Amino acid sequence: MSRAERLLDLIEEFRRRRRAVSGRDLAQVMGVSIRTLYRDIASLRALGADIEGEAGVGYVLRSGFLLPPVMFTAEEVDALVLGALWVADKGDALLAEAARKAMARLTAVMPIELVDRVEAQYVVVGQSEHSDQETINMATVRQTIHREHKLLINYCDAKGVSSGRVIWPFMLIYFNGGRLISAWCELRNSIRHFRTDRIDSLLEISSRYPSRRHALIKLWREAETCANLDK
Amino acid sequence: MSRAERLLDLIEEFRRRRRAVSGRDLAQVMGVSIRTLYRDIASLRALGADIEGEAGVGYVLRSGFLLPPVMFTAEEVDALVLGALWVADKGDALLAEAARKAMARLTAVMPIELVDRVEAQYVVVGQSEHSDQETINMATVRQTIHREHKLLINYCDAKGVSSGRVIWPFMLIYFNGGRLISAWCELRNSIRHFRTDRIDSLLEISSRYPSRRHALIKLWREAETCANLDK
DNA sequence: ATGACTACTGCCATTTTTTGACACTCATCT
DNA sequence: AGATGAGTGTCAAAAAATGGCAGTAGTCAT
Repeated sequence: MSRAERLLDLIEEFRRRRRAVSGRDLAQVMGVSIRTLYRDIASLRALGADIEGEAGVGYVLRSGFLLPPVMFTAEEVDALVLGALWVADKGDALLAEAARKAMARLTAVMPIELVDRVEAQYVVVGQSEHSDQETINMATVRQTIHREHKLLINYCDAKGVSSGRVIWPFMLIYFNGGRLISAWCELRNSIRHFRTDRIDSLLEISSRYPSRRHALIKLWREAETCANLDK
Repeated sequence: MSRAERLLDLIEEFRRRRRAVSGRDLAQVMGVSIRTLYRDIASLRALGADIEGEAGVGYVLRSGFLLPPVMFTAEEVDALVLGALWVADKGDALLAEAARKAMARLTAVMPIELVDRVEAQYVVVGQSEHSDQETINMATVRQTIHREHKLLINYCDAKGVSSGRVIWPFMLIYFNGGRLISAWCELRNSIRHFRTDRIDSLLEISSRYPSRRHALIKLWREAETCANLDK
């Protein structure tokens, strides 16, 4: 086994492990001495790999490095393209832009034949009802969801009456016609949905909501399942 | 410069060039002799790179090999997830499956933090009208489109009357409620749309249609633009 | 504080690999 | 036929890699 091959195998081993792994373990797997293993790590670092090592803990490969190519089938490419087209059309402005960028990134690492498939533009999203555009910054909403923070919104209901609400947002629902924020509402003491185009303004509260996001999602899914069974 | 580093630089050079490049050029760029360059090529091939070399022409890296990681932002991941969810829900059965598989492939090469983002399942596609499921094999339709072949379909119109049609399919349109094939229809001598759930059966004709697919798409887009301007 | 477990570096003799130069073969295109 | 290229084997010299050893330093549990 050449050294180059061994270095690539070592990267693969890091990727397989995911958790911290000791130098001794790696040396054994690779069939080399611990001294050589340390040198291999140093070489990979010199090549740009972000490998973190902590005494008493072990090594972990922090971010992606020299990946095998993702070999999509043509149909998988079609699916990604179609999905991105839908998000670009029906998502909020920031997410729409993100979809375009994501496809550009993927296209950049594809072989030519698959690039041709992307550029053929033969899968299309059909036209549908007008999508109501919100004025709020959806990136703030996403961030608030991920930090599990409370959100203060100025909400305008169907009758045009504005009210301030403190909510715990945990999910976003995308329709052809617009977007909803699913949240626990402190005013109503239950899960409520808020149309993003009816939110005049919002403010992230730097206070973590007492329930966990995944638990609220689970609660929501159970309520949806009951609602569907009732039909 | 270590040899491992040089091999990686050589891969990068191949990726940069895209066209065939001679061994002599590469040797000069890498600062090594032509003999060493040949050995480096052999080493890369041993590592799995698909490098094609032709006397009088030069070298070309055929397919992807050891790519830099695709560094998606969190929002780009959200966009891909949401798109895949839509296709999984509203696409034909094969394309839905392809969406799931594509996301699995992408997830496998993502850093942990982004995998967490995928698994959070906090972006959701809202429920909408029932999607009419076709019985035909949509992979055959896609293949026919790409080969620019004619397609024989047994079509059932809105009144329930069946008729055989020879069409030149060039595009697929996906709605929440179903799918359409856009095609030039030999019977009507113009572009028509066919609901996939009304096609009883189909047969690819191994005969290339006389127009080019991209020209038909262009024609279709121009007609759609005129239709939109008339509103 | 101590011990176990770990990452890390320098040094050295020995082994292994790599290099460039040279000579040669073969394929494709004009 | 000639030009342009890919490709392989051999060799002496140079460079790189290896494992063992000795040492430094950090984290965690007792």
